[in-house]
Amino acid sequence: MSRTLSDFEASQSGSPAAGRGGRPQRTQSCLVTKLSQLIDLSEVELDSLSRLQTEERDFARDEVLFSVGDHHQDLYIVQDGWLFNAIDAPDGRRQIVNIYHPGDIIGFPDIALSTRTTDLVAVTKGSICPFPKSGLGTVFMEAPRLAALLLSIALREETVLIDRLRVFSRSSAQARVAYLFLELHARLRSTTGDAGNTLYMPLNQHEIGDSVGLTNVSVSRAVTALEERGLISTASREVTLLDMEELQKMCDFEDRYAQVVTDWFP
Amino acid sequence: MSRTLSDFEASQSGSPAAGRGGRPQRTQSCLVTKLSQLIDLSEVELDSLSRLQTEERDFARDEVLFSVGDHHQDLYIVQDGWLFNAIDAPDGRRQIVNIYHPGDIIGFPDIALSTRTTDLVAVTKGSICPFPKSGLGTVFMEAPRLAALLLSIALREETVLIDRLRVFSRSSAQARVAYLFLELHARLRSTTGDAGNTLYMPLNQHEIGDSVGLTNVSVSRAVTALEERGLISTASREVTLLDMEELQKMCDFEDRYAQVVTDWFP
DNA sequence: CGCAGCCTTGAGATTACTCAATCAATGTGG
DNA sequence: CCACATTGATTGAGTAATCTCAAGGCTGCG
Repeated sequence: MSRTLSDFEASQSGSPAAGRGGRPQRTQSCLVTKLSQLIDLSEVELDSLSRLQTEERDFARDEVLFSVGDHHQDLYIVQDGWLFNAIDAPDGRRQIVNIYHPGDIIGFPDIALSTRTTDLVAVTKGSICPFPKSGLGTVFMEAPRLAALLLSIALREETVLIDRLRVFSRSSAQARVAYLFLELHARLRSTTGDAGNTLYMPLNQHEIGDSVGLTNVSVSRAVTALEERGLISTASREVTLLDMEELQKMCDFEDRYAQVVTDWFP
Repeated sequence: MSRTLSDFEASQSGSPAAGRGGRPQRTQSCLVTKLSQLIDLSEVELDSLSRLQTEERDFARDEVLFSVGDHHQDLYIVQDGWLFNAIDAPDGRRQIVNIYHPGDIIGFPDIALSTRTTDLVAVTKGSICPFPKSGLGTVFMEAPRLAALLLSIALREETVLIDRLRVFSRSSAQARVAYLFLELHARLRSTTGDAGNTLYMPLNQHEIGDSVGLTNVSVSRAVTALEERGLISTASREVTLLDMEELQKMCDFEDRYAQVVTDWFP
């Protein structure tokens, strides 16, 4: 049921073309799609990226793709599906660090360390594109503007973490939950371009609690309270944000996904 | 104009007081000092950095060096003194995001955005070296290995933030305070090389609370409890870590400052 | 000596947690 | 198509932790 990355990497190095359930090779790598949204890529840059292209990998719902302590060779770009990475605390609780959607880069912070610092778990089925860590060196040599873009992406992630640190260390349960919904909404909108206020929410309340540092019980009460205040409404696997202004106010939310500044790029 | 590695080494060994107390040679950029601790710099790289050198700036205790919303042109490298950056919450409380010591880079996450996301406040008097944001582009063009190092530093910062998110969203007051002391200890040790277990602590308990998401009252109680348990002892402006093992266990601390992996560097 | 900033301590209020039971939704097999 | 199992969500009651408000003590400095 749950396969680890080590299995995957072993099978990859053994017979690269024999990935099970492998989809047809895309003519365009996931990373190119991702980065093209942010800057226009030159021929040289496209060429540099295309050489890093690796076969994509499918994953099943609830699959654990890697675990804390695993040695790693790759970054991943999400092609399809939702995933999150998490750390288990000694007391049995769990902190969900980041929730990933199509277009997101997974495992960036780990490349400065020798082993994984989080588990990667699939929320839905989907697929990811591996991107060899060693290929980063090539990008830095051949495509400095791409390298700068990667730094920008890492720095934006950091800003988001700072925002979250502020919210989660001080705010009420309702504000934390509101923040999570707003952040997911902003991220999904930035990648899908969808402007609606309803978002798909495959996480259950226990997982929401793991994300924002609450128990499932407290999440339930917070969601109910937000509904009663008329700020959100929930369906089976969906959340609708009814009063964006009030929601943003109550958790001091700022959208960091709207822009990436490139003025200092080479 | 161009500085050689031997010049560099000579100036290093020639000014033994170049650590915390004294002021290093002005001819030596702060950033070179910082980065040299992590990798050996080539002549080209030193040359690329030396052109970015700007005059350093002194600051006074409690001075606010920049504020949320300011437009920015520079990163800063701390030359001397302690600072922190913080965000004021609408309810009047404050979140201290990061505490900076000599050798640290300030303002990195902001360069992906157009304005500052935090205030920068001096804890003690000291000085910083501005490093023009536009110079980053040059580094990415001319010195890809330096660029990769900068990315690594940003990614390490991100890992530290993830650790903190985990601790501050779930742990008890005692664990939060213990974590702060351990992190400061690890950082100071990594830059000064000091192996002692006593650390200088210019922050008052209100500021400690702003760092870890507690009130000054709770900080006082947590510190007292840690002392009664024999885990730490405090003097006027100093904290001594008496039982590192137990402290690390209670807050699940990991030292991220011990290593930077460079195996993928160009 | 007296002031100001900081730390400590107490008591009650608030908030989220734990434990436990129940309800609702979803999926499965007969 | 329905009975049943499973998972997830809700609700209640009591507990534990931190917060707020407030008073008092300590320390360094003019």
